[in-house]
Amino acid sequence: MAKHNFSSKRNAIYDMVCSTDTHPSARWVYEKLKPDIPDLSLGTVYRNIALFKNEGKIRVVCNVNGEERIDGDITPHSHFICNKCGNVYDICDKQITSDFSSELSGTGYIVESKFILYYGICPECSEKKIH
Amino acid sequence: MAKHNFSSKRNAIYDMVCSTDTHPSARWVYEKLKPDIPDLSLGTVYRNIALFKNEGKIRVVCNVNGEERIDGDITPHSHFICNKCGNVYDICDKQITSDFSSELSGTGYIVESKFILYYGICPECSEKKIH
DNA sequence: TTAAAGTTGATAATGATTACTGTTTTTATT
DNA sequence: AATAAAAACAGTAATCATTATCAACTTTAA
Repeated sequence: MAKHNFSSKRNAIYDMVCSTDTHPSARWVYEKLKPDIPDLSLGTVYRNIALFKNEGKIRVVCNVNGEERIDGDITPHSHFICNKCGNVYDICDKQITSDFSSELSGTGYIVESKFILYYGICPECSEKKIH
Repeated sequence: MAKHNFSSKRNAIYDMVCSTDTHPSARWVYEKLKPDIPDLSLGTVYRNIALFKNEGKIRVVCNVNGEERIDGDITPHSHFICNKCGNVYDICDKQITSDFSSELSGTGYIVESKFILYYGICPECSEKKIH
């Protein structure tokens, strides 16, 4: 892996990803940072997110309406995606442990990561009862 | 839901999706059918796949290299996605049952579907040992 | 300080998916 | 069968997320 220089924008992008529980898209991160960093470019956000992925510092959760959603929390946990509003929520799920590698042992598949996704209607949307 | 007329192309698309275990992309289905149906258009494949999704006749499995992969088998089962070749495999997994609705009961989340995805290296790719 | 290496903004390019439009096919009704 | 309304289609253009390019700017190590 290549060596990286210090970059204040890279730090700001990583901090933004880690300090939210919205499981943001690249564009969301860009729009949140833009007011404070007016010369930030969307390409820089994409470039650095790709970097974090390669380094294993963040993970991809899912794709909602064509947008990739990421998570700065790489500890084992599941996610709930609302079919109405598209919000992504953390689910503390005992089914996921770091020891998933044994689950497919003997099958020839080498498991590197495991994801559990629930899809449905989130509490907010079911209260609204918009049909 | 709107009423649909008979369409031989729609039938061919659905049959192709159901008769393969490759978890195909829209383009894959198009390229498989094109030799036999020379006047088939890619837009028609996308349009009908969207229809099948709305009807619940197929499901979306994941997104590999920017391409959505679908499955004509909607019975509960998990999937393994190879990080090298991008192939998607069926996993018969006892963790998934049709009764996942109770798992998040009392949390306010209404679960409509549940997916387990394993990512790693498939048997073929680990044999090849290409670095 | 300086030069090599890394980073960036702006912009163009790519590629999957969707929208549009005039034509063709299907269906329901004579 | 003839026909008119509805649905489906091919072909193409448009959209939109993401990636690539490149000249200018920063960081680093000496």
